Amino acid sequence: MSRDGKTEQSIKDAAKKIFLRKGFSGARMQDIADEAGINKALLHYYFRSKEKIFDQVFQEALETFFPRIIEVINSDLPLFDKITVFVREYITTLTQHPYIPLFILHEISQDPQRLIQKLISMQNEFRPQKFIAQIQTEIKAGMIKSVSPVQFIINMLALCIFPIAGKPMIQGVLGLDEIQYRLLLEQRITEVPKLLIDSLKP
Amino acid sequence: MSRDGKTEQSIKDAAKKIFLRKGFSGARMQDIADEAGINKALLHYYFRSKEKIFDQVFQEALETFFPRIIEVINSDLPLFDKITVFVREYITTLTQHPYIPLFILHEISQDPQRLIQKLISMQNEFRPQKFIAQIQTEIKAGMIKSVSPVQFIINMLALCIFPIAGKPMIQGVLGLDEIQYRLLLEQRITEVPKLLIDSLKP
DNA sequence: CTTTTGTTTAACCATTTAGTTAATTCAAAA
DNA sequence: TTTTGAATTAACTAAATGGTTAAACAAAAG
Repeated sequence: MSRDGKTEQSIKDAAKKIFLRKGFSGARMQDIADEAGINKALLHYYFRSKEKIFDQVFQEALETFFPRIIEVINSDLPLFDKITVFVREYITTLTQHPYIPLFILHEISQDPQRLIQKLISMQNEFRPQKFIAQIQTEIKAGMIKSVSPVQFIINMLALCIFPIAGKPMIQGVLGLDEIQYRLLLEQRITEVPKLLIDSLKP
Repeated sequence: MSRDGKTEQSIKDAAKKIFLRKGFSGARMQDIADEAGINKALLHYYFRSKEKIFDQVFQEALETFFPRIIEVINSDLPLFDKITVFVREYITTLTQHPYIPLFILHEISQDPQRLIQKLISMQNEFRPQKFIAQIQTEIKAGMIKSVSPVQFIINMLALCIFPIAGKPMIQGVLGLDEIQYRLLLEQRITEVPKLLIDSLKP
């Protein structure tokens, strides 16, 4: 037997691949079975329904993603260091999982409630309160400009996520090949923190 | 008879609404027929297939979108004014059509070739060459920092598009209601140009 | 009034798709 | 070696879905 969960894992891997690329409504159970090299009935043997498999994929996509941010954002690093590390880590992670951002954005848009549920079940692990407080402290200390912390966080996320989520569009419009695009993303690892930190300097 | 293209228009409107919200694979012909208040067969009478209706919706989504940018970006405005006007116009437009960004990003991701085709058929109306040249001129004249024009354009798009495309995610994570979010977007109309222009000052 | 032409619908068809069932394979325990 | 129980499959079902057809309908043309 293929015990020790080898089959289950290969199904999960296949489901991840298909769902991340096609989304829930675009994915077919047969595609997943083919990708995993198994019979379609085996999908239902391990996971009961399309919804159930998708839920695990969505959950993992969320976990692979948000938590990696939280660690840095809730750390005790000085603000500017934190921004630099966050952007580097985040762009690197997203580059390694290029389908995740658009997948998450699209599926949350389809059903915002799903995110709310997950956030509750994860006990709001991602709550950038500490980061917001840190920004406010620096403002009061006169170390940085008086900016809206929420706006700043959105800027930071936008500058990291959009180049990955919008890659095919940007490539199409600006006519960039894969090599050019990889270079461009590498540059951003140093340029985006500079821009963000500059925007805070008084 | 409902002549003078009234029916056709109401079908297009319905299709737009459904496709923009659900995407191609998530949309059902029956949903569109119901939304338009007509029989499903009538959809095929006016448009031959799901693909054909979708194509029109995609085309219009692209047209409502890109061209509005081009006008500003290809105008003769001074650089800083251009940035200010572009961001204001773009955030305003996107706010009025909140489903468009994610729809475009998602569908291009599903089939990047579709965009390429459209760009060709639109004879590359959107080519920010003039804007890139303008930035380069300003750099040579020592008026602004030596930045990568492409990176700058990506930053500009990211800061405008992401807050709309990622609205449900941002709302969920930061716990913002509709009123707070609208206010936040209004603030960005003045804050984003400041940030972008600051990032160019030597 | 009748004919003609374009519009709209009810009913239908073929395919796709998620999910089920019953039989089979296979590894390991007895 | 036989038995047992989980893993796997082929074949199937029911519902959904995109698309078609033929008839009904409405309005303009004759």
